[in-house]
Amino acid sequence: MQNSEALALAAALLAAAGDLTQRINDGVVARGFEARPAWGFAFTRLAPDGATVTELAGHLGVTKQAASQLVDEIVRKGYAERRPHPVDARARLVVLTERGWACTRAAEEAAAEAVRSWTDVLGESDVRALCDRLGRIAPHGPIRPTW
Amino acid sequence: MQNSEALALAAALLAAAGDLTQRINDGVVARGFEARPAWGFAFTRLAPDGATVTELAGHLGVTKQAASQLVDEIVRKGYAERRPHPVDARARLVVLTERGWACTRAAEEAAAEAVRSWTDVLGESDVRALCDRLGRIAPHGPIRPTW
DNA sequence: ATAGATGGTCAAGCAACTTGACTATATGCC
DNA sequence: GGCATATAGTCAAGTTGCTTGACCATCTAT
Repeated sequence: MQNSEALALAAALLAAAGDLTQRINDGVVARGFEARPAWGFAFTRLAPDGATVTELAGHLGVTKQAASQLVDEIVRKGYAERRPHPVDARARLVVLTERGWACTRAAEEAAAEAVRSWTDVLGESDVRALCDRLGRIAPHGPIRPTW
Repeated sequence: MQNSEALALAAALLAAAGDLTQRINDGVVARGFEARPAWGFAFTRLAPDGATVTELAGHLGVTKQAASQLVDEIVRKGYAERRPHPVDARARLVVLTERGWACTRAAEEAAAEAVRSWTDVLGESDVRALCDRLGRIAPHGPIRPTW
């Protein structure tokens, strides 16, 4: 593969990622929620059993101050709440509210809708193959902002 | 495909895109250039024959003021220069300098290096397939920031 | 010739991050 | 138990990369 092709691949990947982000966000807004794309990653981390601000910061790859500000915002808007941590009095467990869960489901629906438009172009099996391969090359560390 | 799978696909796509961006940027820096990821998209647009600030703004999906600031920066750092536009005295044509071309080549090398690590995992043919499919679903409009 | 559109810049404002400083609680060691 | 150090979280201030608004110079159409 030539170098210029690799850069074209990178451009295509970023374009697809940006487009998908936009579509999911639009879909979430259309369902009556307000959300910034970064929230999706936060919600994903909070979803199972909640998380502390520091854990969230690690997951998002930002400082704990930035994570704390993000939590302030989603709490203020009713998507999550801070609870005392069961075993560590310093920490506070941030958990999704029912509204937070509803927003998460809306994001899943919006994502499914966007992916469906890919299925129309590529076919079901190719999308599955794409999914599988992306899963194998995607890193597992903290999320990094794409640009 | 279930909704939650679609969201996982989105996450994988964004993670891969973020990781690739980071690697390319690191590679460019390691080759002695300083560059922000957004520059890559700007350089791509400037490369063939130069572009005006307004064209660049359209390509990047930002205001012309933002594009102008970006041009200020890459000019100040020696990657491009502003020339009088050949047919429109209002406009100024922004073109890459030799250093700008060298940086572009460095980005291509870094991208190729990053993609090579994918080849190790997926194999050459799967990477080609990935490339092909991404090319078909990537939109052709202005680049959108991924988050 | 003139009215409106377009290319570009200057200035101010804003949002999302950062670094630095601090308090409260936990942990390890004697 | 008592103390040194590490960790969770917050407050405050600074930085950055964008935005909106205002403006001038030049082009284009009538």
